[in-house]
Amino acid sequence: MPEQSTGPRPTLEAVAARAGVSRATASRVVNGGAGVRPPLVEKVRKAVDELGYVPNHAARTLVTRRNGAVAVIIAEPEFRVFSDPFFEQQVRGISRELTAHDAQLVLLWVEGPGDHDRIARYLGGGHVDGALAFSLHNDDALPAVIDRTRIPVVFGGRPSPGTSPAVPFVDCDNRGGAREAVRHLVDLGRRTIAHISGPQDQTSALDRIHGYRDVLVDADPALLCQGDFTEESGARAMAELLDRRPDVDGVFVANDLMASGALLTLRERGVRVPEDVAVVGFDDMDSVVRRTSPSLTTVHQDIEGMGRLMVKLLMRLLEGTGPEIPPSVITPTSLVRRDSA
Amino acid sequence: MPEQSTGPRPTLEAVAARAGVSRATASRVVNGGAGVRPPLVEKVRKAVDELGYVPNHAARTLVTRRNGAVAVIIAEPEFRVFSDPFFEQQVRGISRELTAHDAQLVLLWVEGPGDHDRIARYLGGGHVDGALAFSLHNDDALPAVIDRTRIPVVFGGRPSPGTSPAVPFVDCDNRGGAREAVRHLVDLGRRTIAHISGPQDQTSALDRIHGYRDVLVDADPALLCQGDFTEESGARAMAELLDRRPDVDGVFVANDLMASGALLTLRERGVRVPEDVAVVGFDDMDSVVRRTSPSLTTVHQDIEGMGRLMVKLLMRLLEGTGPEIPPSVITPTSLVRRDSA
DNA sequence: CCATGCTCTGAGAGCGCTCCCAGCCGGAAT
DNA sequence: ATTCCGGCTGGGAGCGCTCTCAGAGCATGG
Repeated sequence: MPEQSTGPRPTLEAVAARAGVSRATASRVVNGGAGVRPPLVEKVRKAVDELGYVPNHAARTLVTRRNGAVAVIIAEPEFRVFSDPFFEQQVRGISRELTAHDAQLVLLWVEGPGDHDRIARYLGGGHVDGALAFSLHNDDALPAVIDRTRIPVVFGGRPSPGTSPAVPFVDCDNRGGAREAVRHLVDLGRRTIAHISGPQDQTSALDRIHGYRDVLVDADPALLCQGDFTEESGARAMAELLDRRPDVDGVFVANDLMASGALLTLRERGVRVPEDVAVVGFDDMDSVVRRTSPSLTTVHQDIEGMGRLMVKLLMRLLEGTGPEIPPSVITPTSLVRRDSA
Repeated sequence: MPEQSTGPRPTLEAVAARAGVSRATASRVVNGGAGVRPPLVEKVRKAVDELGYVPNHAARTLVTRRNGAVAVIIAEPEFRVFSDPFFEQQVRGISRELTAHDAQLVLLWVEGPGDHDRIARYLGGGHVDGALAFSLHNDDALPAVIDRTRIPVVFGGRPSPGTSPAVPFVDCDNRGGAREAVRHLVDLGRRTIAHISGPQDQTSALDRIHGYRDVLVDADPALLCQGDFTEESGARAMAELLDRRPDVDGVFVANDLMASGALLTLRERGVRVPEDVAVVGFDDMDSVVRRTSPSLTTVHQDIEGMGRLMVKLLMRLLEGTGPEIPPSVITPTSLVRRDSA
């Protein structure tokens, strides 16, 4: 039971004095106790408990040049980013893995280019050991800003080619997943397979289109319709697709939210799923998949795992000797068959 | 243009040397430059720029005992908390206000009682100047854990009476808002007004029930139905209400999400809104209100503003002389009339 | 011309910690 | 018994910064 010390927080000095050892030995014990004889370790541990000693983080950082904190940079482009379940899961994974590494999560919320200066100053100021960021839009200047601080960074999602040369990132196999989804529709005997894509300035959306084209090399361009990853846009795109090609019998939708919208439109128009039109989504987002009817066949990706992976990569970067750049990671996807296809 | 210094980061010492002044003077300039003659200020500023000097945060913290960081404690009880638009808005407000105060947001994600120890150690370790937390469930042990660290803290939402004595908090006028909502229904001439409440272990839900009862002192208990703040629970509650009292002509729902569910049920049953049943929600959550039909009359609260207020209160606590406890703040609510009532 | 008072500057003492290095001690080898 | 060695321990030097305090510099008043 720590003493209800009323004065200032006890220092290592106090612990050492109480344990009858030197500050150096006390420090060794606090940091794992390697190379200290058991009886002394015990004494120091006891003193720590009795005094309720907690190491002063600033003092430690000052000398070790490590502060055990990692910045998570959340850029908010137009609308909701945070309330996006995708982000939630990824940040959760990050948070968990960071905790496992005894590191703290410092949230940097970027609202626009006006914040770039502040962010750069913060990252450059040695407040954090590294940073985690997400590549959102191809035209985003943020990656360059982060890169310029020369702080170790790992991206979530493959940055667009325009970005700085070799930034490690974690992404799922968007293209492969898309291929699998489309092949599944083909295997089901569908002949007229459409694709509702995401915004063209995001690599994930682009990759999924490429995956679609990989399988359907000469698909009618009329079968491609662009959405913006929202449910409404999916509904709208489906309506347009139905108007353009009433004979469509399969749709691969670039994310679950849009797929849910597409399902709504199909039901409204009296089109049976999967009998008339088979639908495959992407993401396997719990909150969406659970409530669609019929239940959504979709491409699963381990979002939380990707978050954890980002942290692991960053830790390797931080501990890594020399400026060697760790390889980026592409995580596998898998098709989850439910009722919509 | 900062020099592309390749070596270690420049220190104040280096800046002072380059400017031809002492470290003390350089420090003064870096910290605002009060009491330093203009020509010297200029020289130091120039040296800072040329060297690309950024103060070492740890060293500064070590002596000032302030580190310019505030913890935001997010507890995740059962399900989504983060993806909750309510939280998003509040955290956004917090983030913005913190930025305005040049303070950082350190996110502490608590997944369960197992994390309490870690959190306590972190808060007690002087990593942050203060903490912001949210009171979620009455039975939550977290407030007590936080309180024991003796770190300044401000709560979002009124903590339950069982919690530590006098913790400052920011909450909206749940009871008053509820009263206004119910009175509006009364003014509309509704005679049989029901209430769909939130979970009874949250003070906000309780306060809203109290507001309902304030106006409808002897309402039939059958008119009270409990949900859990989710859309589905609202739909279910509405169905039950309709079964119990088919003559119901007004409903005050404890949050917008449940109100949206209630609206769905009403439409399904062919009940016209607002002609047959008038519906009033609570929160004025943009994402919900915009998509209901008819558009939802609801009680507005300034969620982002509450987040900012939490920070302001905390800052006052931190700068405050002595252990004086600043008063909690109850922010006003206002009824927003739309089509559902 | 010196005393006085003011403003501005710089020397230096830490803040609490880690880590290098010298020294101590006990046991094995000679 | 002496030497040597290796494992432990403690002294002490900093990490980069802030802040107190003494003193330098200058202008003013007597």
